[in-house]
Amino acid sequence: MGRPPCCDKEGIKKGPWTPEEDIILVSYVQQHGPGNWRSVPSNTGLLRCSKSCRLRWTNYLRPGIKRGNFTPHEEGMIIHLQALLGNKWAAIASYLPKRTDNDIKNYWNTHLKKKLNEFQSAGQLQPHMPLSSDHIHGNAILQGHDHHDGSPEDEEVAAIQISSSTITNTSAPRPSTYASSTENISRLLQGWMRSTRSHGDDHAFSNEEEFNSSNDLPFNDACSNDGMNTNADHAGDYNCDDSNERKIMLRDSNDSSSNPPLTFLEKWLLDETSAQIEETMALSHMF
DNA sequence: AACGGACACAACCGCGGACGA
DNA sequence: TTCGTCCGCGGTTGTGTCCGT
Repeated sequence: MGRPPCCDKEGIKKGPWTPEEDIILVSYVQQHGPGNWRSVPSNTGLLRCSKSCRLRWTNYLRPGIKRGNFTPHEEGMIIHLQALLGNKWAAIASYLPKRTDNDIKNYWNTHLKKKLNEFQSAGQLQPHMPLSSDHIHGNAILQGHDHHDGSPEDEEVAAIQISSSTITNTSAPRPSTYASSTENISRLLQGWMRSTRSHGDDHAFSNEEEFNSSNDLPFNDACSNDGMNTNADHAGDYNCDDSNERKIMLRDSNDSSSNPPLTFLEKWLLDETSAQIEETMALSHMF
């Protein structure tokens, strides 16, 4: 059955989004909630395909997104999770509040992968320890995350070292253009929210937290927490789409005979490992 | 100052899964 | 069960900016 092409219609705009388009999209999502992307272009008049609208929302306009300046903790988690899960960026993103899969993917491709390659080529990682192999972390870590032999070749240590070297190479933020400026979006949204509130719009919010947490949001209604999100800090950062994805991922994970439930991993990654990483990071700065 | 390669990141593309008719 | 549609994911590309020569 051939799939109908999505974005090859005449008059469909491509390329960077303009502030006006962003405002239109945010306004629409706030009123109707994320989802039903197919109807977004026709209902808003945006000359964008549905996928483009969804991508713009999930990767850029969605409230609560944090951009740039990955913390050492986040770097360590990405490295761990990439080794654990492979290039499952959406799954990795579910463990990094406020980060999008696209952001993580880009960061991995542009920063972390390069560092890992340099490390491997420098012989600091053994050739028989492919970083993306499931069995490394899938066994060594999952069967007991404290099961380290303490050798300098330990891949986790290497990952942390890489993370550390990345931090030291972190360059100053680029001058912002529109497409990469969160501040611009924030200003746009704040201005728009003020204008809608002044008109008595019940769906206008004074700040991001209110936007996130408000029960007035349509998509919150269809997105009740079923208890799968055990980490409250995480749960509050995800909209309906994310929660559903997390449920799916957790279900898939539970189906796996080789992996423990991700709730366990979640707890471990967020608590103990992060502490270990940060401790090791602190130590690594001493050398 | 001009140029070109490197880099970073937003956005696009194509595929596959989920779901309803 | 099959088909059609929608959505999400991962890989890739396009483009703007930086930086060295």
